[in-house]
Amino acid sequence: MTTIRDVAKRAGVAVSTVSKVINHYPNISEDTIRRVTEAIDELQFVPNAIASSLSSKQSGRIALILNPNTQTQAIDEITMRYMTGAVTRARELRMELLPVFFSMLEEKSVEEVETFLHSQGVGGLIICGMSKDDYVLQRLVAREHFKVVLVDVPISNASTSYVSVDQRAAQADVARKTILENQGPSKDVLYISGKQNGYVSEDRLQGMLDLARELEFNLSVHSGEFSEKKAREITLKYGEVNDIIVCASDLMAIGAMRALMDLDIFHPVCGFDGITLMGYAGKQMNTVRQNFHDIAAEAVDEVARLIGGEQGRAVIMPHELVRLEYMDIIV
Amino acid sequence: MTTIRDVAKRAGVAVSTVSKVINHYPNISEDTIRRVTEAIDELQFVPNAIASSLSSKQSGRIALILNPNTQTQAIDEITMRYMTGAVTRARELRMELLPVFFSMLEEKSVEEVETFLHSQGVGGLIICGMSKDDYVLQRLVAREHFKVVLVDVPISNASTSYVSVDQRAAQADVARKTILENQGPSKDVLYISGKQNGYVSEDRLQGMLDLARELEFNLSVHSGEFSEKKAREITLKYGEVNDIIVCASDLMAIGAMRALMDLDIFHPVCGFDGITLMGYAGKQMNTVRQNFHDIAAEAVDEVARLIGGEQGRAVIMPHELVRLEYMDIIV
DNA sequence: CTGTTAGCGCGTTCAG
DNA sequence: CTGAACGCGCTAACAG
Repeated sequence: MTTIRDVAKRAGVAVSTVSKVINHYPNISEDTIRRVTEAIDELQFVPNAIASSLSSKQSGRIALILNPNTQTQAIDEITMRYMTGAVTRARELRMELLPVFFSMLEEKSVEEVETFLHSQGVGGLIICGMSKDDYVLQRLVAREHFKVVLVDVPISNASTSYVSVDQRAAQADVARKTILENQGPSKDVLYISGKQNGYVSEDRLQGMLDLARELEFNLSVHSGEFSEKKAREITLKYGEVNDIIVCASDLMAIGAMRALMDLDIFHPVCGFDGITLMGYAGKQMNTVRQNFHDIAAEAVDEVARLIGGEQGRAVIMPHELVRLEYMDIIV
Repeated sequence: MTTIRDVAKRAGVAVSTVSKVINHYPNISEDTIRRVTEAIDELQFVPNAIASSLSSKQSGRIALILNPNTQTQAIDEITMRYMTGAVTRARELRMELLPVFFSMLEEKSVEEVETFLHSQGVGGLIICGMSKDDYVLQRLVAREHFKVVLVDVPISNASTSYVSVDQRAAQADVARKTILENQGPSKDVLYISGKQNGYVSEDRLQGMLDLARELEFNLSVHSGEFSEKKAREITLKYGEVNDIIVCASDLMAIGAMRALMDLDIFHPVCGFDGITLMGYAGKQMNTVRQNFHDIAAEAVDEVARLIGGEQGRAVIMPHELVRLEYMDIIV
């Protein structure tokens, strides 16, 4: 293993000089920089991340806290996009990402979680999919002992940022598009919402209420709890008496669409998320595509900014409307 | 942050003694162990993993090398199962898992990859989804500079183990079951195989050849390259003239089944993997359920064994036959 | 059985 | 602008 000392010797300078070159310190002569850089290249030197973070106490280590739902693979796709986006960007920024799953935090106190994170040299957190019921996580961000970036949860303070698409606008957009495309007797729309008391659920519901006012249609709302089965049941019950079904997630949209097919009736259905599974519903459907990969990358950037001393803030990511069907998604 | 020194002071012993207690060294009196343990509890001390691995040079850090296919979410489910299984087990063993994606290794030489891994203090690797074309990875394991555990790739030597289900037997099992369940005039079976020159593909094909000999049926083989679309095309062409379609993956089974539905004919189809998506094919299908979560956990155990100095070996995991359909998989 | 001491590889003062 | 010296938190000999 080649160390910083080898590089120093090779370049004929002191170790500290090499360190400064690596970390882009000011006040180093062009000539020294060149010599050191050459030595680094020749020796294929890569700084030891372990030693580096021990010494600097400022480990570019961040924990990516995920809630992989083992129930449905639809969530796997989203979680995986978060992972790849975050891991890739982290490497570009020469930071280290530590995946942590909700299940590993269960039955732990906030203090325990904090000491664990500290013992791992973690300075920042990215939390995906936190709900209002996740008590320890809630307290974790409230205590502000870590720099944290929340994904899809609109909370920000001095050391907390969040990144998310504009849920409210996006929900209205996709529903509007779907309704306008089907200018029939579309007076009654059924909205299958997410979880009561959930962050995104409430925003999306607001979007629907906005739209109902804008387009003046009858809106009936039922909570599908992000469950495909639940959405199916709701559609079996209320699908027939409505003209259009708007769902707060793709999974529920699939459940709704399949229920309609079982009933042998057709109504337009739209979803939210833009997952591949949407192609397996049997019919074309509109949905909101969230770019989870980019969202996670942005979250990494943001946590880096926070660690760099900047204030927390809100980062709104763009979304796009798409229409998915089987032949488009298979490869 | 409470350090080992604080604990030592609190317990009235030397730091090294605390270290020995933590790492379960022999020759420590019951009494000191008790005192140290108490101090640790009272101070809620958790050893700093960074410092520990810097000092011991023997970081329990392992890289989990994955190939997340951004094309289809079916693969996301599998990749995610690998992740959760490995990460969870790693934490139990107090090891650290570093997720690495194939994309991050592209355009890097073996040497570069090795120095990168070394700089990260990585001692062991778990590689999932390596193919015969992944040149750098191939060389990486051949050089034996790391302890590596291969998933689904039957290579083992002094410092390399592999863990996998018995692909050959499993393929024969699921096909046999499917054929025997449909004791009609099932003389002709179409096998849609995986990638030519692939590790598991070859094993699974062998399983089919075994079975063709055993049950004496006509077997025609076409390569679907693990592509849903390809399987669809093959089925559109040859589906009608065969009685049963056996596929080397669930994804292809879905493609085949949907093709049959488009043709408006029915033949039994079976797949391989046991992914949730299988429920969206439209009909019930047999498949082999591989427990990816446990496989990954086993891989972590195995890499720990290798690091502990044991020889490489083959670990065969159990598989089970299941029949999946929509109502079973939705939640 | 326990304590002392010297590093692990690097970042960071602070003189020069 | 450079380099010597110290320390991050811990483990590993070696003394005692």
